[in-house]
Amino acid sequence: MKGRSAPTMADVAREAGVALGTVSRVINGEAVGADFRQKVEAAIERLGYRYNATGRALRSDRTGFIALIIPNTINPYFGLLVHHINLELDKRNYRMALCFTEYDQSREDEFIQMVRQNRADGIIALTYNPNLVIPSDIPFVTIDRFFSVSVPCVASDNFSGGYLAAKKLHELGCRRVAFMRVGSALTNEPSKRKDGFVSACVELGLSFELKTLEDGAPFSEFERFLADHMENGRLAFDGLFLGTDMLAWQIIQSLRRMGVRVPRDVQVIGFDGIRMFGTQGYIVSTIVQPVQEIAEACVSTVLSKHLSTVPSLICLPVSYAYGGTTRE
Amino acid sequence: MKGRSAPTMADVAREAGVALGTVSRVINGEAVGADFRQKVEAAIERLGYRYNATGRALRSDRTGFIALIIPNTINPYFGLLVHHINLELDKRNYRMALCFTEYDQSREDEFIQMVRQNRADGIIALTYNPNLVIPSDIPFVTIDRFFSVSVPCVASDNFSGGYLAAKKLHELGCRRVAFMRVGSALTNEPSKRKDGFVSACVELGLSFELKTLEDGAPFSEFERFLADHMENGRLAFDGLFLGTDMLAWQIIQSLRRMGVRVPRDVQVIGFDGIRMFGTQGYIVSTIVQPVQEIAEACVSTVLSKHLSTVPSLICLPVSYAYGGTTRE
DNA sequence: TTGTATGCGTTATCAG
DNA sequence: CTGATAACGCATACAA
Repeated sequence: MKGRSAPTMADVAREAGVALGTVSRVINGEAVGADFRQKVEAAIERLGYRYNATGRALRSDRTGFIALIIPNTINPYFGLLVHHINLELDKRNYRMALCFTEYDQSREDEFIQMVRQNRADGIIALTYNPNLVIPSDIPFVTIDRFFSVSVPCVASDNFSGGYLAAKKLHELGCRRVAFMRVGSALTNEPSKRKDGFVSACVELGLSFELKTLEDGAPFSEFERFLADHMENGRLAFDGLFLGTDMLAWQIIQSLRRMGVRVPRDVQVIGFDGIRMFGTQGYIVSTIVQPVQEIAEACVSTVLSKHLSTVPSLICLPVSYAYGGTTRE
Repeated sequence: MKGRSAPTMADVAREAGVALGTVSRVINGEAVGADFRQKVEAAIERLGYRYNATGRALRSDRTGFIALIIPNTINPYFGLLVHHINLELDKRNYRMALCFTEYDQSREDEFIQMVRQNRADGIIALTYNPNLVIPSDIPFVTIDRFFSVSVPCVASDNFSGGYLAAKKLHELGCRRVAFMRVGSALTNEPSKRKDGFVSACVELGLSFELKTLEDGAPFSEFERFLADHMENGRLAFDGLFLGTDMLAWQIIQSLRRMGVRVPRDVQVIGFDGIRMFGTQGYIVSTIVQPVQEIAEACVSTVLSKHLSTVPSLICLPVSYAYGGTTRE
């Protein structure tokens, strides 16, 4: 141990009076004679040795880091996801490198290069980039976005979520409902929310309308849509299903401004399961995504030894939760 | 370049017909003859070479990673902080390793060991552990928690924040106010919010009371405090200042249940500056922490070459924002 | 089982 | 200014 820098394996070997390789084997839990092991462990203890992760990474080509690529951590749903994924990684003794895309596609591409340069052991990505180039030399898992059968995708059961929302509104007495969402027409997972919703409406004989806003469109288009469906001061719908809790919350603000009462005049269901401050009550009545399970699935998939045997789409069950914007 | 693994400096050197060291010098922007530089850059381009961060880290003892130790990313304030810190790091070409303590002190200690083992270039920590052992061999910056003059602390101007809250309540017509917070009596930064509040009240001749809950105490103690200050169906206070926006929000729920109207009967100001979904309106009227500036200060401090010349406490200005729980 | 020696990809030192 | 070569700390194939 030269100077004041951290002790190295060589220092431990010298201290214990054994060979360098023996120390390495003890560290890695390989077969070592009991007396040797004891000597090494004692030396480790005395020196306060901890292996140098950089040296190990260079030699073994495993860094113990997983990169998480996600738009941000400001949206509470993303915050929740980041949190649970990190905890799952932590359980398995992996570290997380965080990359925020801010919905910028060029940043996503650059992150992938950066992550490969840093030799992360895997990537978990929640991306809106349809033409993302997915590296084939590093385990890659996506959230809510299906690319191809060779890229595992973890998502909640969006179809059932939409179905459940329509069914719930029907149960709660709604007769004419609408689904509103923002987002491109790409067949990514969340668009299945609409499919499930429509499917249930048809099945139940529930009258419905759909309103989708293209990505760049202003929010006011939603308000116009609602205004166009006012009939002598009353909204033509008595039930609304929104693509996200955030959209639901925004729409509710608009409705209140228009003098429409929630849930009295119109019942509203969102999607995601956002709680106030993450721990208090639900912000709106909602279809709850199983974030914990999604996180677990992402992590165990990306760390899976045999990616080839992993299912290409993992679909997790959702549930309904009351949040004050429906009748109880 | 053997097999299909990524090209190395040696590959680039061979391709360009120069020595290994020359490639390294080009990569690192050191002085290299124009013709040599060109040959190397062409070879890099052809091979799609990117330096291996692990090799560089081992040799140079700089990983380009900064660890952020924080309770979680579920609380929106933390989510905001994580976000801005990451963006600041990104600007400077650093990566972020995230560690969630979940308020568990043993996890905090373990993270510090882990981070040192991974040779992070610095640590930014938001911790509630009073006896955290701070490593002296790695740049360390704390948020909202002062340890000693040798450990730089970045905080918002909590005293002024408290002062501002009291002044604002006074301006808005309050005659009898109270401050409520939860947290230990440790003289950490946030406790200055109380000091500033008290200072302004005294100065303005504003009648005030204080209520602090110990860390483990149940929330119901706050409700009892309020109930004890009801006088024939009316709250004795017409203004409340709460230690955090979350507490403010919770108290408002309680008040509503008690039939007290906000802001009509009592005006409420929180602290932090939480917005709905991070981008919408403020959840309550509040003293806004300058998160962006806090992040910038943390990052530039932890990356500062001469930690010894850095101030031990960096205090950033706060502001008031209307959020519907005060009169306009 | 244990010791020895090599190399992972890079930076840095030292001659030329 | 450029080339050759030695570390950095560790894992591992190979020799004993």
